[in-house]
Amino acid sequence: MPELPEVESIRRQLEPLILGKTFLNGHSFPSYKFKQGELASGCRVKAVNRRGKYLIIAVEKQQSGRKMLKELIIHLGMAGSIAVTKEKLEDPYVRAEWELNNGLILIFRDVRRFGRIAFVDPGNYRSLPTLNNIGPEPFDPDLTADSFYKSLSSSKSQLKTKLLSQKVVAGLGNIYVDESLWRAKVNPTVRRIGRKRSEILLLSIRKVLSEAINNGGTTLRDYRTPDGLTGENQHNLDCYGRQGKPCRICSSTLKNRVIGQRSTTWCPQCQIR
DNA sequence: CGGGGTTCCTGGCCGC
DNA sequence: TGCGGCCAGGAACCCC
Repeated sequence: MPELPEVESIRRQLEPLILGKTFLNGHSFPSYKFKQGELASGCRVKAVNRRGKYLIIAVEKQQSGRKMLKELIIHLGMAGSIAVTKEKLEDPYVRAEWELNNGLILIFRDVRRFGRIAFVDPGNYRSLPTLNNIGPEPFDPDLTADSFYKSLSSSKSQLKTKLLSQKVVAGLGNIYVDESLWRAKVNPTVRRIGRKRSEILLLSIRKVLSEAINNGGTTLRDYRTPDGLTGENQHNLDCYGRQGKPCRICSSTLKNRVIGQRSTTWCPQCQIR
């Protein structure tokens, strides 16, 4: 479900709600995927950060008389959502909840259980291999046309797969990869592209993501911000989910097929191989 | 080690 | 109405 724009929208709403607050206690659904959430009990929130699609809550814990810095990491998987409520929910899909010292409750809900919660020493991401090997943030100024081109060139898989891997650039998922490739007029099955085309692709990725963030994320079904509202970027999609419909540039019928185990939509004319 | 396939989950929707 | 089959914003894991 949530890709970078959705997680960033959640982060922005969550920050003022929990910054400086203390988790009095935490409960988790009995699964190794969520169990570590309980370890955040007694922690005070120092910052609400994001890396790629991972929400990283920096906390401080009193342990044997000393202050320890820790990170509570939440990954929303395909269908995860976060809410801050006044009362506990009678909801079978709540996978973790933390009572705050202002009486409110932070809730992590995830119907499909594809999400994950980890409680780690700062920067120790060994239990989350994708985060541990994650590529640059898309808006990091150190990510340049040159470094992006080099990074793309270092792998032989199809472009679609490379962009989904999180290693070339962090935060793209199935929606925004299709949108970015469409805007850059790059075919998803191509294995290498030139310097100039990769520069256009990087610009397209940045444009697609910043628009989506400005629109509060894309709601297809589950995605909600902590206040329960949907995003609006679903009205801004040009390619994802539009198979069978006319391309907004050339009017060709958009195609769809599975590439790298993921449903992929593209324009056979604009994105010709 | 890189790349590709499989698996984890549940619910919604479509067609019969 | 009931049910099987298929699909879904992701990534960990396993096996070449």
